[in-house]
Amino acid sequence: MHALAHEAPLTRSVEDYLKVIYHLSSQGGFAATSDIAAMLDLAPPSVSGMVKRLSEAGLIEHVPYRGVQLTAQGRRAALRMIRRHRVLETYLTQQLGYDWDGVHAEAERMEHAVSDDLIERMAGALGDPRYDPHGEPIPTAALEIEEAELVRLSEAAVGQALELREVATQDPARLRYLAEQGLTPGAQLVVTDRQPFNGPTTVQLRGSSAARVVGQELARLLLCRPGGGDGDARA
Amino acid sequence: MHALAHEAPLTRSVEDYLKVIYHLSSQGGFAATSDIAAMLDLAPPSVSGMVKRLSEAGLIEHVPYRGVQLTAQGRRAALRMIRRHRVLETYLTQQLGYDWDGVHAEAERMEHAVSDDLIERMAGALGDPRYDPHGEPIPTAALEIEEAELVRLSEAAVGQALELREVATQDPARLRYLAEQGLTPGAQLVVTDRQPFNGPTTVQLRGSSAARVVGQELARLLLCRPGGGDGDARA
DNA sequence: GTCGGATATTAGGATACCCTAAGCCAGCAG
DNA sequence: CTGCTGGCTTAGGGTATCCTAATATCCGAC
Ligand SMILES: [Mn+2]
Ligand SMILES: [Mn+2]
Ligand SMILES: [Mn+2]
Ligand SMILES: [Mn+2]
Repeated sequence: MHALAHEAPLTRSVEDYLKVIYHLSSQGGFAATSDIAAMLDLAPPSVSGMVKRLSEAGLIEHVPYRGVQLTAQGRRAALRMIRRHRVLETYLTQQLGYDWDGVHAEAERMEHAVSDDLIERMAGALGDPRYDPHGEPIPTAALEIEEAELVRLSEAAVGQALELREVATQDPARLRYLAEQGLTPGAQLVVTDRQPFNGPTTVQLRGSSAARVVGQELARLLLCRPGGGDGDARA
Repeated sequence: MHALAHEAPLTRSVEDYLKVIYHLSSQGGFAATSDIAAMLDLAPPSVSGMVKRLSEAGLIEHVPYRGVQLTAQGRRAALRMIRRHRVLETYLTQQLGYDWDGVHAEAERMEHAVSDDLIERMAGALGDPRYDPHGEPIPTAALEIEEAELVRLSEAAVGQALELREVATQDPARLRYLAEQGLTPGAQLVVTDRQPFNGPTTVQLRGSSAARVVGQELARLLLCRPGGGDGDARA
């Protein structure tokens, strides 16, 4: 396969860039310089500079003034980091009592410092979990990742029954609020109302008598699987 | 106490320098540039440069051409890193099945990437251990460290009964060999012979009929407490 | 089809580390 | 008390990453 192998290990910066590019280009398109910069909280010229290094390293493909995409090699590196991040989040939550709103920051640093061996030991101790605490799928050790067809709660039809699968934010304040509302992965919902002009969505939560009114900003973060009739337990 | 506080977080390099300086100057003296360089596998001029930065940051005191010592602030930072390192080694060994010969490298990287919160959670999960897998004392959360009076096996008198307390190396090959020989912290020994001219020390291990012949290089690494009559279990 | 603004890149500079080569100094040998 | 020499520091560079300011490009509005 690989000819000379033994590329230098990636730096922390590079690893974070690759993860961000993965997320920004996962819908098939290009990741724009300014979007990468915003996600990493950097100035756009810093990104231009790194883009040059990453494409020289064969990790991304750069189309000037359009954006970047991962090469196969870059995608592998990104998925490896995503596995690390999500295994760490799951381990810290299940074994060390972290809350789902505080675990991201810890994993964001640790993901660059641990060995593959440690990640596999953690995954093993957890029984090879398939989802992290936010419901995001954990790539396998072979770097395959589940691609689920999920709908945003903000776009689900009124009357629709749903199972909440993923909460797509890492902001601690939002996560804390959602947990208080019982809106965590696995929750069974029925959409009972939606107000116009980007208004709130109202849902009925199974196992709770009270309704929940969710503004569009949060409803966009709640990724659901249609037809959540019976609670199927997720790993 | 501190006036403006909020010093920038220390870098990984700085943290490793401080740990090394702590170890080199723990016997009260100065840590020499060339010794620091050797421990960190760096060229001496690199150390001179870092020494300048560290003393400007108030972490060390530098006497040109003599060496450096930690300030109170530097000592605190060093002990914090040592606590992190040793808690991590203990956690990885006890909770994730690491061997005592492989755990050092993992902890050496992780110690810079985890939060104080995580360290305290790990320590709590272990019941606040006092010693790491090599028998080294773990500083408390308040950064107090036990100073034990230990003798090297290479210097113990023939006939002396000893308890092995610390194995002062992190070399995996030496650690593996010593473990095979049953020479791990807690072992009860009696010195039965020493050959002259830096020759080997022979010990009888309680609970084992065979004697162990230990060359000086290894015997110097085995730090013992005299009078190991009854096995007192260490945390 | 041209213009202007948004977006991207290039230019130029800073910081943190590391290196090799060259120069300096303290203390011991005599 | 004088030099030698090993250890230390300074000089001069290199890489990686970030920044701000200036410039270039693209594209939709007109
Ligand atoms: Mn996360
Ligand atoms: Mn990260
Ligand atoms: Mn260690
Ligand atoms: Mn370290």
